[in-house]
Amino acid sequence: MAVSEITIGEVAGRTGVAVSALHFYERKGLIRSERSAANHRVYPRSVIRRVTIIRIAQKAGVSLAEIAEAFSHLPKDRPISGRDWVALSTAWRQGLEARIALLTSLRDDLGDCIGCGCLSVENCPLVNADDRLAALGAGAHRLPGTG
Amino acid sequence: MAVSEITIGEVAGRTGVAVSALHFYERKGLIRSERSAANHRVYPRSVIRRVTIIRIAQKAGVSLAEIAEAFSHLPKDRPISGRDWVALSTAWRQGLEARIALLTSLRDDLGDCIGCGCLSVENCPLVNADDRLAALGAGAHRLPGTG
DNA sequence: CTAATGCCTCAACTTAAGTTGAGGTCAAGG
DNA sequence: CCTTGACCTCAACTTAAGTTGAGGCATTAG
Repeated sequence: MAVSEITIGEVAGRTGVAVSALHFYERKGLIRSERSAANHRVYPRSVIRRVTIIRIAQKAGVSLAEIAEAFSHLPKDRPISGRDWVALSTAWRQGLEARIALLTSLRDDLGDCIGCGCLSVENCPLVNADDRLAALGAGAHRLPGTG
Repeated sequence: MAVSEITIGEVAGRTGVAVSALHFYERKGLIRSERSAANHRVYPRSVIRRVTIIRIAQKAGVSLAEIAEAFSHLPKDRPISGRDWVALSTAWRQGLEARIALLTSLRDDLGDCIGCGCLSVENCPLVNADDRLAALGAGAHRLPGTG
């Protein structure tokens, strides 16, 4: 293995991401690897930055699918550059801002409603916050046309 | 069925929650029902408030398990009172504040790091945000050394 | 009488992001 | 020579919050 290349164990150690998760990211197309003679994965050091970026994006609420989508617009087979990072993080920061704004308005409504206790379907902003909070909706949803 | 009692379809209609979700909440112990002669679920009107509260808590990031836990401290078999709501929402609002604080500091770090692009495992606040935030516990905190 | 609703139960399926385990290879160390 | 450790593959399992479907009552409309 060339000096500048590292094993999956080293990537795991440096990034704090489990080997099984790195396998998983590879299956999802988020990272790529070469193979050694013994069929072991071999990575360029730049994969550490890539994995680091993945984790930061996840913290910001970006799904792996979205991260993969963002990565797909980058020239692959070269490390993620500072300029790439500016573009990625700028886009993700906007999503993060939006999430913060949603939660903040929910918090404010909650503050307003704690005293009133109405929880009226017609009047309560908290109850009707749905439109504004729609983006947050969690839960299992079958994709239309998937069944 | 007594005047003040309603069917599961009415609960679903009033709250916007699917019948299947109401079944699910019942299995999880979040709501309870009586049965009619035809073995249909029959609810007191107060279940609407209960379900409304469940949805608000979920929006605030509270899991169903945590909601069930909170409900378990309430006298059951009587509607959730205004005073109960104050207690519940106050507790949940704190968790919400904490989530907002986490996302906000992440956003700030992201803003700081967009220009630098270091993503260094040793130095970058963004990369290390996890450990520091985890140690802080709930509540709003300014990260030391993040300015 | 028959069809359409509305409801019932129970089991299986969905998504996301991984983890866990079984079974196998390969190189180094004692 | 044998074991340990790091790695490999592939399949199955995990959690959360439901959804979907099959098969079956009961009430109501036509």
